[in-house]
Amino acid sequence: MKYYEIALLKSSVPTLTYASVETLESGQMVSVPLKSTIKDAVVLRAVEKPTFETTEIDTVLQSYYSNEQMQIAKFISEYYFSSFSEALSLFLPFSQEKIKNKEFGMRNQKSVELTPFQQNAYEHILKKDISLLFGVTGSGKTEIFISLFAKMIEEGKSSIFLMPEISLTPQMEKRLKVYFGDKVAMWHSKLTKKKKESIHEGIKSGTIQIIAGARSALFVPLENLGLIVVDEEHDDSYKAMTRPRYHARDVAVLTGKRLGAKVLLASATPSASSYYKYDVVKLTRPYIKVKKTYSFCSGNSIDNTLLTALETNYRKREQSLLFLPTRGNFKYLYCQACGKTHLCPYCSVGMALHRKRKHLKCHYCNFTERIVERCTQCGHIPLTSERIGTQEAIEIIEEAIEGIKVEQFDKDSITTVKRLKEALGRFESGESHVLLGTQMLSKGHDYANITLSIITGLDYIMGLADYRARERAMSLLFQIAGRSGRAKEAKVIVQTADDEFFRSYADDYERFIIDELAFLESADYPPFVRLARILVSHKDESKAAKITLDTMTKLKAFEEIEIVGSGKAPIERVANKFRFHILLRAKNRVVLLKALHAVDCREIEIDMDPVEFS
DNA sequence: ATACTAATATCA
DNA sequence: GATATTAGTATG
Repeated sequence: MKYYEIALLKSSVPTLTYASVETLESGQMVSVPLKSTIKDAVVLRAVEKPTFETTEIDTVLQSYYSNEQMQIAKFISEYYFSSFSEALSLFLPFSQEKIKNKEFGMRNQKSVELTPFQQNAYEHILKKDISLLFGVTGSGKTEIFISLFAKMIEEGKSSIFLMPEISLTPQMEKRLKVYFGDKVAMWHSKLTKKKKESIHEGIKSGTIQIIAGARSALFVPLENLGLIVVDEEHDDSYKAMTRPRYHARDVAVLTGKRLGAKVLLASATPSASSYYKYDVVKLTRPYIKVKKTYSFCSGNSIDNTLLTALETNYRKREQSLLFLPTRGNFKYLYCQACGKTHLCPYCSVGMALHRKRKHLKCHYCNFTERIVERCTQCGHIPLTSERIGTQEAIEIIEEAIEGIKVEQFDKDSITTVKRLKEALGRFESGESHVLLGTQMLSKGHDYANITLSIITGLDYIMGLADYRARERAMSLLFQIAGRSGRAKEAKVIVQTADDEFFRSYADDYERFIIDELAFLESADYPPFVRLARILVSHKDESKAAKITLDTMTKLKAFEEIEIVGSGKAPIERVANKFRFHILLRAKNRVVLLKALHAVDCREIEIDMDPVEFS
């Protein structure tokens, strides 16, 4: 009889020891009896006969996890604080059946013609293991991806193409199919079991060589991986919000290193962090040269300035786009005169207005002060805190402008691909005239005929309790402005009281990133330091407070760790549970991981490199 | 995670 | 005192 340490899949149970008469390899998938049920599990390693009683492994299954998968899962479990099982459960195992007649070195791979600018970028990317493709909207990044995928196929290698929010971007699929047909498969977590199996078959037989999809596409078992592309790499939806709380972009970089695959990050508005870390390949010259005129106006509602602009455009029989930030739960104080948000003096993030308790509070460090009447920057009175929602905005516009039809384009109304296609269909046919929505507008859709883009609420984004608030606001401005004027000249109206800030960067995102990096360095934020957040959630408020306090006490033993702040989380209650948090900062990841592993327990949740602070 | 057990609340 | 609900714990 032999003994093996195994990890149960889809479970947070620590590793257990089982017995088997067979000789098993690490990574082998098995099923084992636990209590009165049968569970899938993975063999980790052979061990000596233990002192306690053991049960025998029930069945040895035909699937296995590769050494690389095991290693990456180990990293994810240690770095992102999940059990090994939870990390491994992200992956789809390989199948033991023999790979049949895999086609090698496909000669006649259809490819695209590249412009000299694209060709230049393409050649630079080929020379690097990891690079960041920085190209404005419409500069033709996709053609470069297609060329790279085609090259991989020629070399008999497979590729992964990550993009955010796959289920709502059918356009990219269509485009890829033109070049790669059945060689490309779209992957997302909501696929049916049957569809997943069929893709798995396609991979095994060697038909499918490109997997395109959201986060989870990173864990599809591809043989001979040559390339991972992470499009829209700045997008926060790459960060998983449940355990394991991994960042798909960062795991893609790690996976590339482990498997010897090339990694390409791409964005029109790259994150400051990636710009700082990786070799930048610029694709400056716009593919289609368009003229854009920016204008700025103050205000915080659908006012006459905006209505007039919308009406003028409507009368010209042209289409408009209007952006409102996602409906949030918090209000912030900002100045209508200069657009500045009232900031925490210690954290440089916006302070939240607590109406009921009549005070201002910093969500990072808990610094509290009386509500200020006067803007600390310019002295203007009064400060504003009101914001307006999507529904309300639509009503205002349709009431004010005779005959205009507004299309609602946000998470509330676009719940399925069907709804998305219908909304876009109505807009393209001219049945509706204004596309009004939230962040969703900035994600990957092409709207050919838009000649006017209105962006509101940037001041609100700027005021969020988030060290990347400026980056988020600027990225949104560029992403939304980039949606318009694909075909012809376009106007962009930015509603902000801080026009100086946005105006100064409106033509140059790179200059913004360079300045922002200087800010991040001076304020001690990533990529110059590491952040981690500890979340405590309990239905008994005093219990939650106690766990938080106990964790803090333990953390104070680690001198190299700074406790930036702690206390009630900005969203104090979710699902009837009280939420507390601790924000931590350290110079490097080693000391942070060491301290966190020392305090980790099942009562707390650790979020490494957090992107969400509510 | 989940089954099982101990502890505590609920009710006639 | 019996039963329902909840909290705690060990799982090989």
